[in-house]
Amino acid sequence: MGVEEQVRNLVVGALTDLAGSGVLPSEVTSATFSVERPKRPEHGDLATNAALAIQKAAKKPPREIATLLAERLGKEPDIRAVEIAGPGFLNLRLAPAIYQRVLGDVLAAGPAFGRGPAGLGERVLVEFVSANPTGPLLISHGRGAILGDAVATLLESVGHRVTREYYINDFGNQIRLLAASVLAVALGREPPEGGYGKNDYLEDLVAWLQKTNPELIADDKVDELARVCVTRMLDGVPGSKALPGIKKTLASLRIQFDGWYSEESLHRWGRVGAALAELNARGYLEEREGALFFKSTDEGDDKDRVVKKRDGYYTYFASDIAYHADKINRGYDRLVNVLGADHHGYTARVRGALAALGLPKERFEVVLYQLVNLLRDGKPYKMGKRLGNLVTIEEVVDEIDEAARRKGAGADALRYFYLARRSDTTIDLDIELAKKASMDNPVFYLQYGYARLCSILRRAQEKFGLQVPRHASALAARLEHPDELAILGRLGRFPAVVSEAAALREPHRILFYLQELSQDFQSYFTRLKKDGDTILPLDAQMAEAGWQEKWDRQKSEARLLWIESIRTVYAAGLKLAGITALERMHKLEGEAAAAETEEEAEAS
RNA sequence: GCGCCCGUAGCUCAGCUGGAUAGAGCGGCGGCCUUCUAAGCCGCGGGUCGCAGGUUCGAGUCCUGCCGGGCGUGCCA
Repeated sequence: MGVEEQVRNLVVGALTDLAGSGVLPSEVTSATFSVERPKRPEHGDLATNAALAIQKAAKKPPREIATLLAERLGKEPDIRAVEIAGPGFLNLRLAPAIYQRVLGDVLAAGPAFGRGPAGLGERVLVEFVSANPTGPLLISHGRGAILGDAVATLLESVGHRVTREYYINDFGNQIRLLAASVLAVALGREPPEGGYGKNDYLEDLVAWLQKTNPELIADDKVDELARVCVTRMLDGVPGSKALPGIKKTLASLRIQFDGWYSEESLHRWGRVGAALAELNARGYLEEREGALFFKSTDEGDDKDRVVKKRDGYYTYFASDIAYHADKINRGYDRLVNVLGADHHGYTARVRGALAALGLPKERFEVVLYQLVNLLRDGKPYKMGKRLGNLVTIEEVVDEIDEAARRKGAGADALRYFYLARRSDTTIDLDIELAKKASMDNPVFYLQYGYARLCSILRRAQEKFGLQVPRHASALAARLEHPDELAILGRLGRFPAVVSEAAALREPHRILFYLQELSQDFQSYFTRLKKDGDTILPLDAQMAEAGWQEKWDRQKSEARLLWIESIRTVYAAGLKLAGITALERMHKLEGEAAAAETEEEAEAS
């Protein structure tokens, strides 16, 4: 239990007592109030506004309530001092025991610290990326990919059963255009109207097709060709740098999907027709000017939407209706779609469609992220698949890997970059900076902090044979340094941070938490050295005679336990972000850096 | 025009669902390595929280109206 939570319970207890003895009316026990760390240390370890928050229910002036509460709370052994401040804040100074208790919680839970009970939550389908399979994934797709994956991970960590799904738009205009463009390249024709001009990946694709399926090109079989092209977009063309394949690119970012759902299959199995028939039966369809409209305005949308065009083709939205109905029918309690801001109009439409079909629309939810503006040397950099200038994820990741001399560094940097911001702020991404900035990317700060913790534990093991026990211990009482207690306080807050981040679908909270944790520890570590204190005896001290008598072994052991608890939470946070927990990092000559070994923060 | 998102330090961004004197990183200036990792630590400088009202004990946070930027408002996906 976190320190705030423990204190909250004490305050609730005090209120219950006061209500029980008739000093305050019983309504005060149901009031909500805050328990938080004051910004200024003079205001104590924690402060609560309870007296202010319950003033209406208590029918007494806040200072008077505060006095009553202060008197009771002052008797608690976990509270050293209570002070009434300002209009009626209670400033509390806490006993070390309340912090030390967190240590046992962390060590007992291990990697599961902060996680909810597995499998008890909702069945959630997180759909993300779903980029058209008409080219390689671009750096701008990375935000949705990484955000979606992190949101899914967060939901899992609080106990939901999550499925990650990619919806493949393998039907309709874009795909036909792709096939027509491929043919144009293969046969040396002009690209089709609105199609894709000759480029690296189309050439690689054509070369592959000419080797493996020459008949598709020779016979002008557009539909069959389109299907083969989609497969190649997903799986890649062997040996092609320009077309590594969407699945492989996602894997390089450590993203695995559980399902790949084909739009084309919705049509093939008649689900689109069935969904529209159902809408029609319910009176939601109307023909106007030769096109078929879904009257989404009846369900709160801004305007009606076309589902079947005048040319007889279904719109993508028609498939989407069938797709989301299918998600509900597959038994999901919640449908989370991670979408770029350019799709924000989509929410009302899909909800309207679900409602019209008599399905529970409140299960549908959108996590919106703002778009990524690409810059090059500070200037806007036009992007889009139709232009020749594509910046692929592959390219950026490879370049950072190389600069950092570690496979995975690029994924770490990119994941950090995208996750360390709220999803609703627009990001400016300078391509040159993104590639070069790998060295001062803040992700290395996080990884370095973790490596330092590991390094201390390693030294304890190697030089002193000290193995850190993974359970609570009476040694916790030996932790007295204010920084040590403060960090325990922060560790205790981790579960709340995780559940909040999950509830709000805001992974950036995890990264900021880690940043602060890292800062706390590294600051402590340097200060300790400056004060001449150590966690373990240093080599120089061990060279002196009688060092063993002077060594407070218990204190070292207590601090190792403490470091292990920090490492545990740290690893859990990195794991949530999908960032590699490096056990060692060494600065190399010059600017380059590399890791010698690495370890995935393992959750088992 | 209408709808959604954003506006906080020179730059990039946090601000824990309304709390006390608004924070971090980068950049600038100045310090700290013969010892547990200097990819680090400490200090200094830097702000009318876009503007104006409102709600209340209390507003960066909630409400309204403006201003500025992004996106949407296609029988494109």
